[in-house]
Amino acid sequence: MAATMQDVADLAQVSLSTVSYALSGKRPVGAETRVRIESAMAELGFRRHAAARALASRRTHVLAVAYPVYGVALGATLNEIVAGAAAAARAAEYELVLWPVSSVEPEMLHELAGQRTADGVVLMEVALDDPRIAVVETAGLACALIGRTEDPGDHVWVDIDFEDALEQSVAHLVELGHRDIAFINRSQASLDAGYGPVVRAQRGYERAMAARGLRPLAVPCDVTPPAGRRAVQRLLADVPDITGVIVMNELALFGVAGALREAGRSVPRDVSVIAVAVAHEISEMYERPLTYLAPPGPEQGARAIRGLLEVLDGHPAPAGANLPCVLHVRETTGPAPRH
Amino acid sequence: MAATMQDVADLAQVSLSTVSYALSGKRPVGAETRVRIESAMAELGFRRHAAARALASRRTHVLAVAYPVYGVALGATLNEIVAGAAAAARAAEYELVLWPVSSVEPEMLHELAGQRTADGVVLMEVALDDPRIAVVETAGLACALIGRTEDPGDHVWVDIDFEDALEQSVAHLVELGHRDIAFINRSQASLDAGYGPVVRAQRGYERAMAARGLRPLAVPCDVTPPAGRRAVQRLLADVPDITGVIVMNELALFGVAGALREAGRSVPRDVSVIAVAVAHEISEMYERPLTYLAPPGPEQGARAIRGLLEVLDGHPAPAGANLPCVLHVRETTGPAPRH
DNA sequence: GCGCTTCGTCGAAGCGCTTCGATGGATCCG
DNA sequence: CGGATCCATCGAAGCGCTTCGACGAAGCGC
Repeated sequence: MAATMQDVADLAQVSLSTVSYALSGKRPVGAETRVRIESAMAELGFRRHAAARALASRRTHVLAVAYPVYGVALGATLNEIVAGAAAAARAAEYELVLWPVSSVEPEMLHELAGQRTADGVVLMEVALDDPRIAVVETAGLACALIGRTEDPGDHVWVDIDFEDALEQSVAHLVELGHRDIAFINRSQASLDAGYGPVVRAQRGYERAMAARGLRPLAVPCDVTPPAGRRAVQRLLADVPDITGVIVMNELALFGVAGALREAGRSVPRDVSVIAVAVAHEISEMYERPLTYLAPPGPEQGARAIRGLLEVLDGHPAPAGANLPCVLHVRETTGPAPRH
Repeated sequence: MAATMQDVADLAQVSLSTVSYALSGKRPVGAETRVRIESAMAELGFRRHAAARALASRRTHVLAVAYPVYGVALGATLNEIVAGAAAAARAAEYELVLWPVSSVEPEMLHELAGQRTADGVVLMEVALDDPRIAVVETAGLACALIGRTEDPGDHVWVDIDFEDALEQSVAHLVELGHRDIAFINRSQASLDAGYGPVVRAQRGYERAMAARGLRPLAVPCDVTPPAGRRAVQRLLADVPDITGVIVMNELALFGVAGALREAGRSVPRDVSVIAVAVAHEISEMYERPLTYLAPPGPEQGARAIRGLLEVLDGHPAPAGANLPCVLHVRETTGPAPRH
């Protein structure tokens, strides 16, 4: 079977503990000895047995991401975060695993966390009052939030600055001369529930418009292409002179294009479209190069992991981070049409 | 800190090993003793320490799914498989974790598998000649494939019967009177690479058409909405009397709708559209109730896990399974128009 | 050149669990 | 009613690693 540390020690003619120190660097090891150990490890194809290490060191060297697998249509945005987290974990010599959990029922999390198979957990899509946090902390694991609760306290959290994102969107369109700018947000239900991103985006939009003396026109919209299509149809019926549309709704986006085309509005000649918090990969699915605000996906993941590591090292949790989206101007926004 | 088995034993006034047997059921335990142990566990909130258990039993009781997080736009189809796998694992008292890996570079897998943090691995989106299999098996882990290699040998594999799916699609349209039926497949590149699903679907389509004396018209198409749009435009330009379109391309699907509408073809009055191997959740994003062949997602995941468990229990690997898609007739297919 | 620290190494004690062999009492059968 | 059998339980030996204390050999200052 697989080689153990004792096998390596025997082959290198040193004691077991010396091999351990060579690996961890917690005590100095002679240069020549180190070489012998390293070649012995290479020869035997040695890899530390994770369970044994975890048991002895009281550290699993594993971080988990609670990954919502139920009811997620688009994976790209989530996956950017995971990719960033995986890279950060690897850099710190931790493994990253994903725990497939339902975001609503925390039992599975309890199961996984209780067994202490990870040192810390990153919670994605955190709700205002998220029961998962208590589950993770009761199990004695560190916890980091992507998004944040009503009062994140001294938890590690990383969020997107949605207010700023809407400010950027409105500013971009206003610079181009637009004044009748609508905002297609996510669903009314999430707005009613007070879900952070949706509420803060709404507020950001309203402030940005008010600051410029413009009339806000926000419409909620379910997260599906047909809903996006209907939202635009309604919008054009109510306020025909709309020239700018801001969409923060990945799936509705795909309905928006069709509805505008059908209505005979050319993009960006008649109407400019800008997408908010849409992953680059999703933006590429649009029918033409889309002007969009890219979320800081990988950075979110990386920060969450680094925060977790800080806490695990006994340092105080770093302050929560509200990261900005980055505007990419492509071809769906242009000068406002003249009347 | 967290309670250990010794704490439970002390509280229940039995020996440590008796607690272990009560938990595992590997030896009988007196009814009364069992009650004492169980209430002690409840009182202390005891949960087995996974690492200790893994070390002692040489079994981690964890199964992993190699989860492609890079370059996946739509998560729903993958997630159905994961959800099925998670349920099957839980039923067998195994935990399921996802290993976020790139499907092209197997180094991460090597890292994860080498540490023996799982007993078996499910590989998703298996290529014809997949280097990951060797990585997993060299590490001494069991391995199950979703999809299959050129010659799956006696590996555990679970695949979708794409030939049957195309036969079903053609049959459905022909029953409705269609004769000019096009097939929008996935990319030319994957066809050239001989990627199983794409090749078998192509073959299935050609056979189904040939068997009915119909002229096949298959077009490759990149996996993006705009590509789907262009594919339909080209199709209509080349063969204007097309009345049926079969699409096995989740993202292109969204371009298809727009292109047909633009071309003034009404669905299903002028053209019927049927989607192949599209998850229910994705089908719901279509602008109207879509006729589609649902892939056996959860069943695939569950079979892969059960196969893995068989192998781990020392049984021979069950025969590979080629699972059928299930036709759901909704509103995008209808009788062929009369000339 | 004497005590000091520092370096490089070793041995041994666990980490929390599973599992094997042993033990002692109850049950069974001829 | 004595030996065989079964049931319920215990103690102890690890699983493969980390880490602590110990120890000889250098290297240091004065």
